[in-house]
Amino acid sequence: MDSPEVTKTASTPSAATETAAAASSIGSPIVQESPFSNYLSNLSPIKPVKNSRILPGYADLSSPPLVFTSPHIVSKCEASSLQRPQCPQKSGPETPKDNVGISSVDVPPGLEKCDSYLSSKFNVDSEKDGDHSSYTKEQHCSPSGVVDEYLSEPVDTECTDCVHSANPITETEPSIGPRGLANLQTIVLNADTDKEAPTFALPTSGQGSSNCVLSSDGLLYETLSVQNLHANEDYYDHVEAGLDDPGVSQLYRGMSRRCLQFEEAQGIGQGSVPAMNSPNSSSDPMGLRLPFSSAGMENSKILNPGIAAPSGKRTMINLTRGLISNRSPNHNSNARLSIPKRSGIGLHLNSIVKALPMECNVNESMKTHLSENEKCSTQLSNSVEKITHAEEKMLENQVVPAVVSATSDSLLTMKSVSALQSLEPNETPPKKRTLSLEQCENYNELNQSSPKKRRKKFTPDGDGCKRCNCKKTKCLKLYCDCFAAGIYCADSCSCQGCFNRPEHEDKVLETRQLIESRNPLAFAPKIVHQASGVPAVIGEEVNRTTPASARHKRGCNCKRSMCLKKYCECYQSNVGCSSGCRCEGCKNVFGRREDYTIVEEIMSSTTSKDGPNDIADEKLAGVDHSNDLFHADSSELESPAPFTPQCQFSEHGNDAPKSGPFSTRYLPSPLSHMSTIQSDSKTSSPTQTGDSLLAEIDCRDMEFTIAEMIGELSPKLDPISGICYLSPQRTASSSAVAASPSASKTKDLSTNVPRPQFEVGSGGTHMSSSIRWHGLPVTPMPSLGAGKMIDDVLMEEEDTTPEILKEACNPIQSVKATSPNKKRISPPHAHSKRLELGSIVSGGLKSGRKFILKAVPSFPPLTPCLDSKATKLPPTRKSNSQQQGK
DNA sequence: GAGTTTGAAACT
DNA sequence: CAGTTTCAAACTC
Repeated sequence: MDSPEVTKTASTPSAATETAAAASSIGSPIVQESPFSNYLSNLSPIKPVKNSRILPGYADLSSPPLVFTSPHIVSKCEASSLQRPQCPQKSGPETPKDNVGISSVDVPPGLEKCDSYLSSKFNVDSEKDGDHSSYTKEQHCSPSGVVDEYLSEPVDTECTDCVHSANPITETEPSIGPRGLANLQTIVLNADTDKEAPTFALPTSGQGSSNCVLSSDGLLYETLSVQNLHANEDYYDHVEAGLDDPGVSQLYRGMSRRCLQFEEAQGIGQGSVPAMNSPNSSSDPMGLRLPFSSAGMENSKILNPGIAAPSGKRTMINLTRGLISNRSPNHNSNARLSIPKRSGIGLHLNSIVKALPMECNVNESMKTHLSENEKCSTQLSNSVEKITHAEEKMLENQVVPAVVSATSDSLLTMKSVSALQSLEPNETPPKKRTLSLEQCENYNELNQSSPKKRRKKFTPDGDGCKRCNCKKTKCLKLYCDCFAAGIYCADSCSCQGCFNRPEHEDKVLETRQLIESRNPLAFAPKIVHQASGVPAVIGEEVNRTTPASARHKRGCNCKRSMCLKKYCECYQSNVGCSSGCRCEGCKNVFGRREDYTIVEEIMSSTTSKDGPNDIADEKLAGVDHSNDLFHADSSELESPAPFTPQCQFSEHGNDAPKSGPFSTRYLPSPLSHMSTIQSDSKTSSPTQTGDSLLAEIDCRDMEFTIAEMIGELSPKLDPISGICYLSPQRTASSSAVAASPSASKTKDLSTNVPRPQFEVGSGGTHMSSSIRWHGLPVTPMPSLGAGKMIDDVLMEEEDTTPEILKEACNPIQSVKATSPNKKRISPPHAHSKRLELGSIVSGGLKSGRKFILKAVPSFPPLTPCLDSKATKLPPTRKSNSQQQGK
């Protein structure tokens, strides 16, 4: 906890060792254990972990549903984010050599859910550049399946053992593609597999050791050996360089801020990191400002005692020091600083990126390696490039639905780097360490709050740095962007009576804990990256900047801004709205809610038999069919109704209330149905972010599933099949709606955006329509429909993403786990059970995925989902009523 | 720069 | 859990 001490540790080699020891506690095998070191480790905020294992804390963290419920798989997709021009990419100089091998890990289907699987290795030869960069992809499915866990899981860097071995780019699991699951990419830098060369393995995968741990916070903790540090440093350097580049978006800077205080360290930024930064920080390129670990201080403590500890400043400072120390010759080669990348809430994303660098193991080699760092950096960049290319291919070929949780973000950062390169090779081919757009975005958010150094929100301010202007909250509430971001307010802030300063660290921490106690996710990064190989949601086309994958965890609740103004958190973050949003009349340029998009389709296609609601109309109007999803399938879209049939079940009875309208096979206005669906999706999505994430992750899958479901199912309304199929959906939708406790859901339902429901009976659903759905990349829909579908019916891909998916998918669980958002986790992949529709599986599915509806006993008993639905139904009514009331 | 609007956060 | 209030940012003028 004691940050100051941490600094000590960092500074001294011994400290490094100590830190390593601490890390060992985490799970680093290598860590030296000496009482002293242990002591130090305890003191030092920074825990040296060679191999960060999943911290127990993590498990805990993960466990909490609210925390990252849905692990988003880090998707390469983010690579899509690459788009973000903003993110400065480091280019060239760094690119070069690739001693470091980066491996992208494919996330196994399960992983997708879990998402956090990133295994990456960083093996860098301090002495020599890692000549060998092995580039391997591993897919880990976190067996645990719980995304949260994944998230929470710290990454062990050391585990070279882990999957990645020398094999240069290898994908352990090609499977990703088929499922469309996002592949988690992990960059492995293997210069040479040093003994200590850390590797990231996702523990969750069950494969075993993972070096990287994802914290519930979504932070990726990595333990790096000194060598790694070098690599990281290089990485950061590159990043910084990128920042320096005019081209680099402020966002990027912002990211850097939080993650690293490059400015100070390198002076890239302004370097002034007022309160937060310790004097030392200036020198530290790595200096992080992590006043808080978002998710958990706890986690951080666990994972990174040092970081977590005390005050953000200290931690920041400590980290920086640690880095410095690393560089300093003094560092013991052995000693490692494992700086867990804390994902403080705000930091998450940043943390990822930073984490890598942060996690430097301080080795003497580090010293020597400092020079090497450059090499490493170049190597890394090279490796990254490689990776990115590979990933690009992967992505292109495969849709990676995986959603990246906040933690994933970190992972993403890793990936993103590669992805970015891969994705935007053209744009910034050289920059290897470029961050993905998503990352950037995330950073932005995070940065926004980041106080001094770079809060870089992308604000109109030239800097993009934002500063708070709190007057009454003393900057101790989430109203304060700085506080919310887990950073101290900067001098530049205009806040009054600010307590969010290092001097009030205690108070800040206390407050923070209180808030977290109420809402564990309060400080979690708001934006989750979904793996998006796929163009995410409808809006994505529009999304220029944001990777489709990125989504706001909680979603927005905009009523009047149409999600076209910064009032909208989604929009502000440059991310599209998702099923988790309860916005009305969403026109988010970065991606409208699935529901809306769906609605649009419906509207367009059907031309609204029933006059869509005004809102709906507006939405429709707003939505251009050209947009994304529909575009793709424009022809299909036109087709009358993409309606999915709803099954009318006994469950309906449950649903009935809601469904009242729903009950009708076709809702008078499809839109209304749609709305319901959306709501469902939203509602259904377990509030837990993780879940939601999962749901999102699977969006495509969902699409497919839905399409399949619809197409196949609808036609097959057979009592049996039909029931099964439908029941789940309907129930899901209806139930979901009803179930969705969140008022927001109700809002959604009631209102403005009516969403079409799928009714089986209506028969309206045409195979084609279903197909369309398939085609539709729309995340929302898929999520909705899919989510519902999934929930209700267990749809599994043939591939199986087993447990994780199941878990995630577990409708009940997901549903039960009510995350604040109540997002439903769509187990798109959930494979576990399929009711085979027999032929149902539509070969036509884009993905080629086959979902078998495992017996969804259509009825209540079946899947928890169904049950949940039934149970939930009542609520939906309420919600509806409420909405109506509104 | 002041005032209004907006939606999240906090409170009840 | 839902509704209301408070808050600060975003926006408008």
